[in-house]
Amino acid sequence: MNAYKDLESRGFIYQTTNAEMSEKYLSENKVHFYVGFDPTADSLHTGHLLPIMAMKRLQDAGHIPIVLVGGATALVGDPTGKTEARPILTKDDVAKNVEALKKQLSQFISIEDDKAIFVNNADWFEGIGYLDFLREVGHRFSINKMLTAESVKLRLETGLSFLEFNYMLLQAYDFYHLNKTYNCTMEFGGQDQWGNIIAGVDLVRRMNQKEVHGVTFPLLLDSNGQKFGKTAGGAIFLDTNRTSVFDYYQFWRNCEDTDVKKLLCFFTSLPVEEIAQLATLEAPAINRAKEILAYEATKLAHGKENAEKSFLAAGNKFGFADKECKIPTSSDITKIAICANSGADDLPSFEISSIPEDGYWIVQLFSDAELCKSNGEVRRLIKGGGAYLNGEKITDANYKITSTDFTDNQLILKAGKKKIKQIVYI
RNA sequence: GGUGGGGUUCCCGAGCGGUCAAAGGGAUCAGACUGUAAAUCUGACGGUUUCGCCUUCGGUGGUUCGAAUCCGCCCCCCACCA
Repeated sequence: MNAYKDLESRGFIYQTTNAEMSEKYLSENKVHFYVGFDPTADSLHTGHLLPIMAMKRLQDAGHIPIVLVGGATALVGDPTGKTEARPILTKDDVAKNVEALKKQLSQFISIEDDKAIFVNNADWFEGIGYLDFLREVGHRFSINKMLTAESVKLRLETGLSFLEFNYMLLQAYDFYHLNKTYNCTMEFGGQDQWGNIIAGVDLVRRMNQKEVHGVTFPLLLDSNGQKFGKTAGGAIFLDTNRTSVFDYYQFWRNCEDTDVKKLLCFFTSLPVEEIAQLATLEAPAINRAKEILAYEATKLAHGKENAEKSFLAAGNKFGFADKECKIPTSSDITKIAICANSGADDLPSFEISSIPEDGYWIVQLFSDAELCKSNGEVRRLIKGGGAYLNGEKITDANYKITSTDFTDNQLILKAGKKKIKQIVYI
């Protein structure tokens, strides 16, 4: 099976400039293709994961990903999909973000043996003069046409600055530059990037007289039509300082039934046939499919060892879906030895170094451990019956924790059913 | 540059001198029901060792016993005109 068919069968392909040619490229040649990520924050989140997974699959199929981190484009800000301009980032912030993203991306995309190329568009944009750019690139763009782009149309209602309006030209120029420099012949991106991608395809044709193609991925939505990747504590990040491995695992484990199949296709490497099989599981057995999803997805982002720990920690907390491994799967989740308390130590933890003389006020501890945002929130939680100390429901908001509440200098706090923190007294 | 309309709590959006921590909706969180799912129902939703006080309605300075609400100046956004 060729790489194009592979992506197609897993649902990665939403739109292409030319399906036939795209398939031809990807099945007959070693293709240099590019995907851009704008460093607007210092961590990637689950929303970035879909293109990353696609890159990974293409790389595994022998193609060469050009991973573009948009140090220049982030300074301009992509208006696509935004109802208003985002705050303009400082150059320092962008530079920091570039480094952070590069690091995270390289966890997924192997750069050994020239199997991938990492670039930053600031490297070529910084040397270009305004007049040169206008004359060379600007004259090839029709305002009339740009105004028909979905991203621009939307913003025509609320306001679009000239800065942002230029974004399309920059992204198009990236494609031109990469085509000239690396013979990059394909660009991939999110569904919302369509306008920017075709602008690039056109520009390459005009300036380099080359035929290149673009492919977009579908937009991931949850069943409520909400953007995917947001949950309890906000967005799910790949940076473990922002989202612990356990929470990352739990994010996938808690996905909706109707999404399991889709997510397994996108975020694991299991064969499509097996996924189809897993997706037919009924009632409680479907949870096994979710465990596999969570385990595989966590393994990709944070490594096998961490994935195993999270699987065990979560399983011991909430139960395992298929302890005997009766459901067939090629995932090595079946090789993990499940024993009574394994993984118990791998819950997200919070360390305290001292207990006040009259005890550690329970409300304070919840907010210190970042289980709640404010003391008021903790009170509400307690009032609502969602706060637990070592498995016991807390009813008294004035309760003070003393050393007797600790076992081996540890205790467990729960906010709701799923947010858990282990408090370690050191 | 001119004229008109705006900037309200995470978002949308009402309020237009006290009864405003500010309607309503969305998002979110918790509880019940469940399968660590969905749907549904219930409650919460500025802060504070909580019922008293403190901080919030673009910024700033006024008027007033009292201002999100009135006035001056400034900043930003939108529409039309130039």
